[in-house]
Amino acid sequence: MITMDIATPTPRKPGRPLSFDRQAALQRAMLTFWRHGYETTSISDLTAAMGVTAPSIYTAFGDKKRLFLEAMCLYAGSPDDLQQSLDQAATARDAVSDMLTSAAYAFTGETTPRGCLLASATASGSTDSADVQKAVADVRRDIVARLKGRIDRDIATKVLPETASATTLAAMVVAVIQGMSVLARDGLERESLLKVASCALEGWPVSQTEG
Amino acid sequence: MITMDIATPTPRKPGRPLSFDRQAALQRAMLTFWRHGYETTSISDLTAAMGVTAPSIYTAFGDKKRLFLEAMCLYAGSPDDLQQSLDQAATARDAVSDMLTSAAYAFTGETTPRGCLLASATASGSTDSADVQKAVADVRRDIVARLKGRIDRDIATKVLPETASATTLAAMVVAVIQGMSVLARDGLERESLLKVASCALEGWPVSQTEG
DNA sequence: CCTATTTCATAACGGTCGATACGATTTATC
DNA sequence: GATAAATCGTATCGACCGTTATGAAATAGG
Repeated sequence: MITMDIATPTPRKPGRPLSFDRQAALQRAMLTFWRHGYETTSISDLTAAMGVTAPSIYTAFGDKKRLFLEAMCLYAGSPDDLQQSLDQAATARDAVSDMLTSAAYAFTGETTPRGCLLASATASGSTDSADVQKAVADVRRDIVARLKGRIDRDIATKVLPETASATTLAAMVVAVIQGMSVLARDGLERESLLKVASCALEGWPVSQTEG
Repeated sequence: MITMDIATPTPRKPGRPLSFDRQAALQRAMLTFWRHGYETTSISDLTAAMGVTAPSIYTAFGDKKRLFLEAMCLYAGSPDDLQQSLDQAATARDAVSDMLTSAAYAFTGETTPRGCLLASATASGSTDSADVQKAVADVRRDIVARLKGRIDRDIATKVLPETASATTLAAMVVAVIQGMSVLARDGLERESLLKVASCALEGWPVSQTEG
């Protein structure tokens, strides 16, 4: 994860200041990677989308790899926010339902590319981008792990039956979300995607005391 | 679809014959696209994997795009075979269970790349590969459509309740399969993937007369 | 104002991309 | 053997890749 020191309110470095909005440029880069993927987005694509020349990109973000990683963090959001969202949900099922619904909306936004950046940007790539693929996989694994933790909590509190497998359920939820990304890219409309999401929840286990 | 005229038993063209096994080379190309994707596989990668020089690839397969499409057809298999498999299954649920299990095995083969070629090879790409992405999406849509047809049959014969949505169920199955590809690429082992598959089947609807 | 520091725009680097021109070589047909 | 047709290996095409050298321009601290 890339973390920012928010404590210091812009120390203002010496020298010529940036002539562009770094965050806005990062946002444009994120959208470009989202639409066209990591390796299949060229620096030329990025300069066009960001409105920034190549040397400026390199001074402001490092190289293409670091720019992507930063864009990915912007896309994925803070893991703490996910954790908080999981913790605040009444049940793991509610949290999962929210995640699936949010994904259906996010993957079919009219002002954003289709699908999920994490699912598509590094779904394939050459050998020398293996580290980037691993970084994306790590984000996914983190999501699975936190989801598993939330499900475990419901099992411990008897909200879910002891027979439920938190590991399997967490993996299945992420699989459905990443699969929804594929369908969204194929052109499936939002309503259909929402139905897929709720359909996937049909198999969610229920405690004996509830059913 | 690319179809072959099997009726003619090798008409033997005039001129110098191919010095390599075209089918074996295509197989190697398929594995390379499977592992590294369409745009992120270079002609140089293909010549190395296929053991064939670039000009020979172009004379034998056309260009990179047509080579990929042919490799994709080799990977996907004949739609008729899928249809036959669907028709021969006792129930749509059985057919889906077979598909999910087969996917779990295929995505974690020890002698093949991880995941699904259809899911990863064109998950993202530049604008000028939009037609290739569409070709892959068409294969997926064909699978969804045939799956829907099989589910509709079970609804018509009361094997599945009338309340079931064949369209949604078919889309969910494909979503799970494509999502399993992502998890397989992330390194999830076969056993876990099989559990995800059976977990996804938990929500499969049952007719009143059966339940 | 002067110096240090940083970013700016322009231009270009070596490398690789997908794709071919070319002439030699191998086959089928005559 | 002669001719036509197809593939062979070699060498290379122009375009684009990610990246950077260069010097002018803009800011901060003294």
